[in-house]
Order: sequence, then structure tokens, then C-alpha cells
Amino acid sequence: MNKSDIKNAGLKITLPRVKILTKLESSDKRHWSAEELYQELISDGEIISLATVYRVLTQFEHANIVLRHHFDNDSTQSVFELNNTEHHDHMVSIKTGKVVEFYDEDIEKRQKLVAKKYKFKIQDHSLVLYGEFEDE
Amino acid sequence: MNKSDIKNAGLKITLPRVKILTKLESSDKRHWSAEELYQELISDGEIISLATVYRVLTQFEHANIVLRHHFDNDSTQSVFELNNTEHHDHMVSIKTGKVVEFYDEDIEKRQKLVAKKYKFKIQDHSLVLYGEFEDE
DNA sequence: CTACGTGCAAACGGTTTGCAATTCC
DNA sequence: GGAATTGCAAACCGTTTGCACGTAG
Repeated sequence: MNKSDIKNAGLKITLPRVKILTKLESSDKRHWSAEELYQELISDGEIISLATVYRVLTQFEHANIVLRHHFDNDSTQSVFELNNTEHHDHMVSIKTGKVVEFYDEDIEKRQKLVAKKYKFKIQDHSLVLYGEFEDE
Repeated sequence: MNKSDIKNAGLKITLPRVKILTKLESSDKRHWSAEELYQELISDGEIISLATVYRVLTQFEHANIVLRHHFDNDSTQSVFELNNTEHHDHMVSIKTGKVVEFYDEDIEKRQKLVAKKYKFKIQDHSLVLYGEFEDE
């Protein structure tokens, strides 16, 4: 529920923050670069600066409201997604940039096993498959 | 064997290229940023420019002599590794930056299964575990 | 000899930041 | 009113590039 997330993060409820969070929550698109989000808001007629989009997304990241990914495939941009679903990994089309989320219990389990074997405490992980979908 | 790799890539055998490849082949360290490699060569007394290190590493990447990774954890730098071993994934310490390679047959298999399920043709994948080793 | 490679310094692109003006509570 | 936030433009940092000079074959 929108505004309380912002407040819970210890942040003031400002127009830019509400606009960004609302856009993330209301859009079908789940994966955004800062630039894309900025452009979308601008074309919605909102008045906001790219610097603020970056600042807010970084704050949201620290508050665990969004996740930041690096699909370093085509570009070096960060990609942000609302952190409102179960953990998942990603398949990224190198052709169209399309992103699909997936989850595989076995992969998760095996990762934990590997970590154990190496006496490694996993704090996070990133798994991205790059390729193409048959229908594109 | 060193020089023929360079030649096979359609590249002239120049001093900078030989120095870089030799360093990669002779060092225990397997994962290098361009800057680290540059500094190491400089402190070896070599004369080379950072731009050349970048150019050569990019050429080597295209020739499949090295692999480029993005352990986007601590920084946004590319990390390069000599492509002279079997495929593997990485565990990266968020504390020390230490990188350990691992391979898990099951994870590879499950990735292929997931891809099949989504009618996705995997061309590449990146799996990185971030955390800490017990002994650091 | 000449095509290819290099060093330098300047440009690049995504992101961050200092500062003065504005907004939230 | 005062602390937090914003917009702007400039800085930043890793990487790339144009160009004049150097070097491999």
C-alpha cells in the first residue's frame, strides 16, 4: 500500500516519490531503467528530473521497495523492479530486451549446497539467462 | 600457447598483446579488472597505456581468449578472466572481493529445462553468488 | 612500405553530487 | 520554521575514440 511504504522507509511522502511508486505499481511493465521511468513520467505530463528518479530509486532500493538488476547484456544501465513478488531469476532476450521471470526450486537448493561445500554464506545471488524466445 | 592464440584471432603479435596474455597466463590471479592489469604491468616496469589494455582485452574477448564478467557488486568495472578452463560460475565475497569458481551439473541441467519450458534458446548465462567465506 | 596498433587526451554514457530554491510536516 | 527534498548543471568514473605517431610483417 503505496504511501506507507515510503513512510516506513523513513522518507517524506513527496510528489516525486509517490509518482514513481504509483507508476511502478500500476504498470504492466515490471522492469524499468531510470531513463525509461523518467521518460514515461514526463510523457504522462509529470514534472520531475532524471536526478530525482535516480535518487528515489536508490532510496527505494535501500528500503527494499525495489530491486536493482544489471542485465549487462546490451547496455550498462541499471534495471529496477518493484519488490512485491517472491524471489525469482530472469531470462533476458538479447534480441528484444524482453525479460521473463522464473523460479526453480532445484536451482535454489543446489546453490545452497554449493555454498555449504565452500563454506560460503550466500547473501544474494544473481542468475540471468541470455538468449532468444522462439516467438520473436 | 601464447602467441598463436593472438595470431589465430587475426591480430598482429605486438608487445602489449603479448605482455597482457603472458600476465594472464602466468599469474595465479585469475580475475582482473582492466585497471588492475594495467597497474600490475606498470609496476612490472612495462610501458603500456590503459586505453591499450582496454582495447586488447576487448579484442581478446571477441576472440574468446578471455571472458568478461560484471560482478556488479562493489563496482561497475568489468572483470576479465582467461578462457582456458571449463565453464563455471562464480562466488564473490562482498567483504574481500575474493572470487571462487564452481561448477554444478544440476544447475546447468535445470537451466536448460527452464529454458525449454519457456521456449527460450539460451546463448549465455551468468550466475553469481554474493556473500562471505567463513574464513575471512 | 603500409596496414595495423598504440599513446594521449578528449569524449562518452550512465549515474551521482553541490548548491540554491522549494516542499513537506 | 526548519529539516528534508528537489532541479539544475557540473562532476564523476569506467570505458571508448579520433588522431598523429610508431611498429610488425
